[in-house]
Amino acid sequence: MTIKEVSEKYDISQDTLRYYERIGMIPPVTRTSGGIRDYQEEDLNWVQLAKCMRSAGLPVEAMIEYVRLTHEGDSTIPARLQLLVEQKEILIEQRKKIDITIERLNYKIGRYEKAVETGVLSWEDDE
Amino acid sequence: MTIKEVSEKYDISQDTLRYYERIGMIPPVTRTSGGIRDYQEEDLNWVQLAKCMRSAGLPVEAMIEYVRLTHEGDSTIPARLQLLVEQKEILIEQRKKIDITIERLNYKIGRYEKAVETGVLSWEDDE
DNA sequence: TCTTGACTTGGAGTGAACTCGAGATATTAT
DNA sequence: ATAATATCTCGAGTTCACTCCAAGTCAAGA
Repeated sequence: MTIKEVSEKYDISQDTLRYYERIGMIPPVTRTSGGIRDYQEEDLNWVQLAKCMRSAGLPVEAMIEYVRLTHEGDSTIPARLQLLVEQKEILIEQRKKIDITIERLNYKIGRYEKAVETGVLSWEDDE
Repeated sequence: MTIKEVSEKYDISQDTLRYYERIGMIPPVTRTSGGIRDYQEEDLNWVQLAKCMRSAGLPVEAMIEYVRLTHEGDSTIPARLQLLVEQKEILIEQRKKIDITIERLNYKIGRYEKAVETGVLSWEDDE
């Protein structure tokens, strides 16, 4: 699979795909004899994982470390497990913050809706 | 309340508090006769809101627009309502991405735990 | 073979959100 | 009054995650 196809399939720019590889966020991609990237199934799995992690807001640094550990071999399995658990905890924290903010927005939205409906402004301050 | 106290109370650096005010993410803060910031209840409400929005990952631009609209007066209430609804939808989307990633991490974590327990590596590729 | 278009690398540029530093002014303690 | 500490503004610097550019290489069609 060419970089163009991967770019379209996963909606990631070609520049970003090369960038991810360059910084080690995914392992080196399979190449043709001419040096052109030719993504195999395994390469695609890495791209998918990278996209998933980034879309949730996890730092590239975490993925780089994970790829590095994977490259190091089986002895790093406990370290990889710990890394994944840590990142998961970060996401659970982040989700909590989002929930709190959604709650706050709902509260404000409710007040604005009432104001728009009735034409009455029943509050002064913006909490 | 001084900037130092606000900084400690909300765990936001003094630089960031000044920055938020400078870019219009919160309205101008009450000052003493000497020009020193003296945060009042209402100023604190804005700080809180700004912190909440940012902690969820919403862009400063959205808050700046919201503050601008609020300053414009009651005629912008429908626009403010729309802005809040849009930001809420962004958060719901983001939460969905986080949930998907947590699911994926759980899957991988489950496999790593089994590998650590049993000492057996039952897979080759990293999906 | 020649041309056209896709792909390559390395490095520089961008935008968002801070973060820091310098020099000036204000407040507090002695 | 003076020294020490806190706060002020303004502009520059930093970090993160891309994104773009230039100059060169590779591959497919006429």
